[in-house]
Amino acid sequence: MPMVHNIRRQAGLAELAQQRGLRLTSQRRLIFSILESAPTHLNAKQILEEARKQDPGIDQVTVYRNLSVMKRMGVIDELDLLHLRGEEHYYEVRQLREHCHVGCLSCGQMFEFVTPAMKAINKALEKECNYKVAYARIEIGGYCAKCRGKEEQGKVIQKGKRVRSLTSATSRI
Amino acid sequence: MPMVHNIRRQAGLAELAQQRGLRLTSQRRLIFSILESAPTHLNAKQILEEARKQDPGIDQVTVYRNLSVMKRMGVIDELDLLHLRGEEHYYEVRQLREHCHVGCLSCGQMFEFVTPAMKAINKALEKECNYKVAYARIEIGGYCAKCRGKEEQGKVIQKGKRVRSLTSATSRI
DNA sequence: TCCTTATTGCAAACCGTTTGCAATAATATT
DNA sequence: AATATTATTGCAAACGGTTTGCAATAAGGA
Ligand SMILES: [Mn+2]
Ligand SMILES: [Mn+2]
Ligand SMILES: [Zn+2]
Ligand SMILES: [Zn+2]
Repeated sequence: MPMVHNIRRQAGLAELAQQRGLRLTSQRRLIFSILESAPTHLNAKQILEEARKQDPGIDQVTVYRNLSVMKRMGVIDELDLLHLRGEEHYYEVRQLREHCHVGCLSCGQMFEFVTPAMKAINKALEKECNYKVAYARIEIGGYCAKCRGKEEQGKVIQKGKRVRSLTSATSRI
Repeated sequence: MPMVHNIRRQAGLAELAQQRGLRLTSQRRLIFSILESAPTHLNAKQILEEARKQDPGIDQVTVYRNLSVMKRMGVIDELDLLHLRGEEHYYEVRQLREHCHVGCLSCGQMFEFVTPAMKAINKALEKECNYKVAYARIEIGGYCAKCRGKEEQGKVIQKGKRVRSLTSATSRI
């Protein structure tokens, strides 16, 4: 259940970091590589677990600190996923193609979705408010076709621009 | 700096709660009235402070528990405001007119914004994914005209559908 | 008015994240 | 290559927002 990550940015995180004068420690490289090859959005704990497979000595503060600098650099995005999975934050390498995150309030299934309407919001803001958008976080909760039950079962479910299913997690709301 | 609250829902929170069999305690009424007359998005602590002006004995758990049931009822929405203000959550009575929350990454100023493009996202999701949207949280970070500095000063800043300024808070990102 | 049970207040726990600090290691300088 | 500089790390402890356990209270139905 991979993310929409196929559309990759030119430079890797390591290069970007080095350009800004950050030191390339082994821990940093490791965290970068985990984020860049993540099949789904990861939270800090998951990143730590993954990192410890290769470097058992790595500490969670190192994860947090690196997430923090990368956030500040604008090369990764922090997601709440509507707090459907929990109170923690999730991270993904910033994508060239903007996408929203959609989750089913009933089964917890999450997926990414792309539509031109997203860009339209930014355009409207820039035109009507003279506001320069840097980043838009669009998180949507609703009910998937399956969960809406029997009366919908006959309908054809078009795939449309629905990108990929990501998870089915324990729902909370 | 009021919220877009002028567009009010038919029934008040108290009625809605009673309809669902919730007991109307004095504390609950108080919290409801605070939310309904809030001039801006409030976090739990602010709601508590406000409530204690009228009922000094009220406890924060009561605030949290009531926010929780109202969230579950879908009559209030929980906002992160991109965590520009802090890690806490902010709350507002659910509005009939969907709006996004936009914040300046430089000065922290937040405002609400309405555009038809928001509905377009929901429509696209429903059509292309057979997905029934219950709630969309759109939070946008960027740079306001003022903060973008001198080269923009000559330009006329249209008000557009920019609804209202809400706060200028200490920025974090 | 009594009964049932949802709701409250208090206290403590919880959990994700941050901070202080000394030890370590990446880069710049020689 | 050796050294100096200082960013980065790991450990431990703190932090802050939120949740939980439990006994006392009070709302709403009988
Ligand atoms: Mn994503
Ligand atoms: Mn959040
Ligand atoms: Zn579902
Ligand atoms: Zn600004």
